[in-house]
Amino acid sequence: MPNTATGKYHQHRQDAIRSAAAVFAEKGYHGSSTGDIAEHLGIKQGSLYYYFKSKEEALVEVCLYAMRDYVQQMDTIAASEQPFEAKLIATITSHVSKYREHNGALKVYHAERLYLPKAKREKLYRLGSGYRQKLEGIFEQGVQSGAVRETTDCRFAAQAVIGICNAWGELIVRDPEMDLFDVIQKCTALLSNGFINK
Amino acid sequence: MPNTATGKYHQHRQDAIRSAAAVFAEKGYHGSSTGDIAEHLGIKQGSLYYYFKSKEEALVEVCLYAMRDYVQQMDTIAASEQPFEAKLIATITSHVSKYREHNGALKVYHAERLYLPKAKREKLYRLGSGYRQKLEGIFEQGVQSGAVRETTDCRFAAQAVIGICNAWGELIVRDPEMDLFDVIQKCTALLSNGFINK
DNA sequence: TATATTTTCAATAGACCTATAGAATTAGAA
DNA sequence: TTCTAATTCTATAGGTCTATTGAAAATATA
Repeated sequence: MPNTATGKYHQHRQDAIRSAAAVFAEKGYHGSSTGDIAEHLGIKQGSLYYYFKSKEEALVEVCLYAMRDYVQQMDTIAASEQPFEAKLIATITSHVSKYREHNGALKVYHAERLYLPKAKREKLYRLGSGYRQKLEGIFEQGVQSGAVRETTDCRFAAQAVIGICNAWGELIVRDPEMDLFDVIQKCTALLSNGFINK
Repeated sequence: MPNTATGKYHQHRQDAIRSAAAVFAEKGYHGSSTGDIAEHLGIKQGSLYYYFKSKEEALVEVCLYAMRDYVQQMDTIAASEQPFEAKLIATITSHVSKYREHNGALKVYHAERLYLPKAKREKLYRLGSGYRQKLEGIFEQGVQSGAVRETTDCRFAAQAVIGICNAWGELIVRDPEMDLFDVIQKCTALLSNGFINK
């Protein structure tokens, strides 16, 4: 039986989650075996069940691991007193950067969460949905302050920002050469002004 | 032995590809069994091997099925004589609409192609890369004609358009209520002018 | 050092999955 | 109808995978 009181078990379990994230990110959830995860962690397949009661639990933990930081950072940005454009840059920076962190957990969240049973998906859904709503709120404030075009559909806008960040996040994970800040700057320019000359 | 001369075998094989597309789109490649595909098609698991020599071949065929139309439509758009903005709208319309067609094959292409062995992936890579290059060419022309901002990184721009269309394509597949033309119009507005008021 | 607790291991059952082979069925031509 | 080729089926070998169990090793505690 694990000793959940000491921080040591928790620490090792965290390592296991990071290994699961890395393996799932590379091979996908169904494409990874518990043996792959154990190997990445340096233990034997059966020993993994000391930390997770099932492979599915590992996926849940990876998704939560990805979302906690991500959502918390959005809370901070949304609550801050900056003008709209600063908040937009902060959001894009935080989101795109996260793809290089957390062993690809955010990629796993986006690609694999759909395969979880409905009940387990719902907690995650609330997290993601909270994120989008906060971002939506930033756009609404932007409309009120006059920074954002009045005709903007804020729900669409929030989803578009998330979509673009995810798309570039994928590319950034795949190509480690890619310059993060160049991407962030160009995404911001696009979302602010579009491509058309005026 | 199949009769590849008559169109009938080819027709039935096409049905099998469409079934594979639908099943892969729903459960993912590794999450689907050949039994699932066969069931969707209304035959028995073993019979599927009359049409594919392996499950992997089915995935390749689904990806090719997704890409052929998609690429061909881009060829047509790129070769046409329309001004930049019309080409942009046409591209977005074609791309987003495709997510509702072909039984989700385009979604499968994006999500699962990475799991193919390198050799098989390369043919697909050339198709996708050709698409992006054509779109890049449209932006380059746009810069020359003055329609697009001079400072635009056309490679980034092309990838951004593809990324946004894929992100919205996902949402459109998931929510059948969503109004296709509303999405297309808003994506076009975003890519053209961004969100910032001027 | 001796004892208790935590962590890892080896071995395996039981389920499921891919691909094959040969038999049965169906459709089409003669 | 009868024969032939095309299509689908049943059955299964052979493999991989998840999850469990009880023993062994490692670590902490006294």
